Amino acid sequence: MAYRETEKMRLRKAGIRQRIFDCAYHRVSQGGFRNASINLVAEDAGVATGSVYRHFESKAELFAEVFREATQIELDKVESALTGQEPALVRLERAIRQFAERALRGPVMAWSLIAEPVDPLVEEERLNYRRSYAEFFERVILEGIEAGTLPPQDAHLSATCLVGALAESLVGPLSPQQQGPVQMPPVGDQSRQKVLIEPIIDFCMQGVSGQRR
Amino acid sequence: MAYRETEKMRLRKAGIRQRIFDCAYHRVSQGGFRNASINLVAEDAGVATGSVYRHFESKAELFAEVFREATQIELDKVESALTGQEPALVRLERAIRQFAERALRGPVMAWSLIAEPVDPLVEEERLNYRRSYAEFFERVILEGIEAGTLPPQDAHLSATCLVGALAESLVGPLSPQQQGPVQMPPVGDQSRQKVLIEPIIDFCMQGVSGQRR
DNA sequence: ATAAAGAGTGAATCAATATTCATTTTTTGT
DNA sequence: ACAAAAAATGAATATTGATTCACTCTTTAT
Repeated sequence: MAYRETEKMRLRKAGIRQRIFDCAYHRVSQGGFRNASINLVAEDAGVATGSVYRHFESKAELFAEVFREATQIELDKVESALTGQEPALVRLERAIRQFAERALRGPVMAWSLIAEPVDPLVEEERLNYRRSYAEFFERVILEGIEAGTLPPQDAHLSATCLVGALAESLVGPLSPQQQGPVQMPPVGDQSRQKVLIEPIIDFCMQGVSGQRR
Repeated sequence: MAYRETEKMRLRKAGIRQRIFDCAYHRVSQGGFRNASINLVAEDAGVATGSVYRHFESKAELFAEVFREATQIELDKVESALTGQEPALVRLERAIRQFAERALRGPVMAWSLIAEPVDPLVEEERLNYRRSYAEFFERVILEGIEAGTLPPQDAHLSATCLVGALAESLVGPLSPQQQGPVQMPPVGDQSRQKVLIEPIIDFCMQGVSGQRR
C-alpha cells in the first residue's frame, strides 16, 4: 500500500466540507434557497461541482443541514429567552419579541426558514423545528399553569397557535414581494418594528393568559 | 370562408373545459396537487394531453383556477358565518369552528389548500386568500371594537394571527404523514374533533378579546 | 361534396439542474 | 522516483413532467 488517509488530509477535507457548507449557508442568507444551486455553491467554494458530492449525499441533504444550522441558532435563542425565574408569561413575551426582532433584522434568511418553498427533505426539517418551537412554548405554558400564573388550557394547542400566529404575522412583512428583491433599508426602523411586534405580542399573550394587557 | 364557431361548438368546448377542470379538481381533492399531472388529468377527462392546453394556458394556470374555486367555497362559508347581528366575538367563533370542522371533514383537500407545496403561481393564490380571510376577520374585529364588545387593538394584526393560529393548528392533524396516505377513518370522530377544535377557539377568542372563556 | 378553418392528437422535444463517472491530479509509504 | 490509493474535476448524462407542433379529424358554409 502507498496511500493512507493522514491527519493532515482529514483536516483539509473537513475544511473543504466546511467551506462548502459555509458558502451554501451564505447563499441562502443572501438570496434564499432558490438562488443556491450546487453549481453556484461549488463555484463560491472554489471546488468543482462534483466535489460537493464527496462531502454531501445530495443537494437536499446539504440544504437540510444548512436549514438545521440556521434554525437551531434561532431555537437556541428562543430557548434561552424562555429560561429564567420570571413568570411564564414574561418569559414567553421575551422569547416572542426576540424571535420577531431577529427575523425582521435578518429578513431574507428568516423568510427562507419560515416560508420559502423548499425541497421536501428541507420541508420536513421545517416541520420538525416548528414542532420544536411549539414544544418549548408548551413546556413554559405548562409551568405557568402549574405555578398558577396561567389558566388551565391545552398547552400543546396553545403553543401551536403561538407558533402559527407568529409565523403568519411575519410572513407578510418578510416576504420578498413586500421587501423588494434587494432590501436596501434594513426592513424598517425601530418604530416600524414596534408597531408590528407589539400587536403580535398582545394577541399571543392574551391568547395564552386570557388577560387583557 | 367556411368554418365559423357556432353556438353548438362553443357549448361543447365549454363542456370539455369544464370536464378537464372537474377532473383536475377531483384529482386534487383525492390526492393533492402532487398527484395531479397534466397527463393524468387529460386521461381522466378523456382527452389528449395537448388538448388541455387548448383550454388552459399552463398547468400552473389550471391548478391556480382549481385552487381559487376550492378556496372560494371555504371563504364564502366563512364570510356567511361572520355575517349576522350577534356580537363580533360570537360570529368569529362560529366562523372559526366551522372552518376547522370542514377542514377535518375533508382533510386531503384542506391540507392541499393550507399547506401542500405548490407551484409559485398557486402559492400566490394561497397568499391572496390568506389575506382575504384576514380581511374578513379584520372587518368583524373592527365592528366589535366599534360596538365596544371588543377591546381596542390592531385589528389587522389580530386577524392575521387568527389565520396563522388556525392554519398551524390544523396542519399537524391534516398532514398526510399524520393521516397516512389513504385516510380510512374520516379523520376522527366528533369527540376527537372537539378536543382539537375547542382549544383552538379558546386561544383565538382570548387573543382577540382578552377575556377568559 | 368540397374546402377552409378550427379542434384534437400524442409522440417528440424541451428545460433546468442535479447527479454521475471516466479521467486527471494529488497524496502517501516505500 | 514510483505506484497505489484516494481526491478532484467538470463535461456528459439523467430525470421528470410540462409543453409543443406537425399531422389528422371535425365542423361549417357554400
